[in-house]
Amino acid sequence: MRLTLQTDYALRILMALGNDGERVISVDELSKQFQVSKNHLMKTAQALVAAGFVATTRGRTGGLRLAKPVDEINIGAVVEAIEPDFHVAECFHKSTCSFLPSCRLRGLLGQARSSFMQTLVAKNLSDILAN
Amino acid sequence: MRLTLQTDYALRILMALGNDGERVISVDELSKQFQVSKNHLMKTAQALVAAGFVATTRGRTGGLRLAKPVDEINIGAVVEAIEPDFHVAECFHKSTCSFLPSCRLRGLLGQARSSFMQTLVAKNLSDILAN
DNA sequence: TACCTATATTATTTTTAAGTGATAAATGCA
DNA sequence: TGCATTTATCACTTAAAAATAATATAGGTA
Repeated sequence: MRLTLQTDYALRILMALGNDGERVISVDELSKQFQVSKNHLMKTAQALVAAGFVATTRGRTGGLRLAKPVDEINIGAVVEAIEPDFHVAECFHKSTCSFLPSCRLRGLLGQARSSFMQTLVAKNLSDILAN
Repeated sequence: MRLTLQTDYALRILMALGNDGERVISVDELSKQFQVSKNHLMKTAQALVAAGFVATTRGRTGGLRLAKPVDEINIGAVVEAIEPDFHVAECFHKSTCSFLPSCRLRGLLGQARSSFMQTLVAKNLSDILAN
């Protein structure tokens, strides 16, 4: 059971931005903090932009900043937006299991996933920051 | 957030075995049911053997059977045994986060993972079978 | 014993995610 | 205007997981 590194980086970007007030931070600066290649981290930043969590400005004094207040960025929503998919088993996408129609695995895994997400949905970015 | 396909197959093998009483079923037969290569499913079978959930006999009349009663095979234990690792974020293994020492992401993810597992630990193989 | 069927093991290919490199486009500033 | 800095895209390489192929080993049966 794992989240992709993309999601890991996404949460760290948001934390760095949220932790530093209104300051604009460049991807380059973040990549040095996280010790990850700038281009690679850019991908994650783009995903956060596409999902509406981060706003950017180009050019010399440009960089990244949060697009919303820290108490309006929900951790569950971030994970759900960045994670490529949430399948926990092959049969999870299918409405009925082909080899054991009455099996209750699908329901159980759905329930487990739901428990996982509920824990994250209960917290906003503000809840996991330092101050 | 996903489980590996290995874990998916493992659960399906156990369900097939548990659903069919004491009957010995060959990997070949299961691979046809699941439409997966025999050799590939064999890997999963081996993992289940190593974890003590499945017993095997070789030779002409050989195959797989459950090593325990269906109500003693815990779903959470199976997932924990088969899944290669449970890291949900890079910082998850480290005791302290290097770039934000006071961040509470690690605790939150641990809590979410725990919720996920608790749902699975609450069920045995017998609970998700048909009859 | 000879042979068929099954598990067990190792090697190889394929697919996907992770990471890197190069280039274009925008923006502020001397 | 020209340059440095930054986001935005695209193409490519590397690493890891999934899947397949091939071979060895064990055991039952005629």
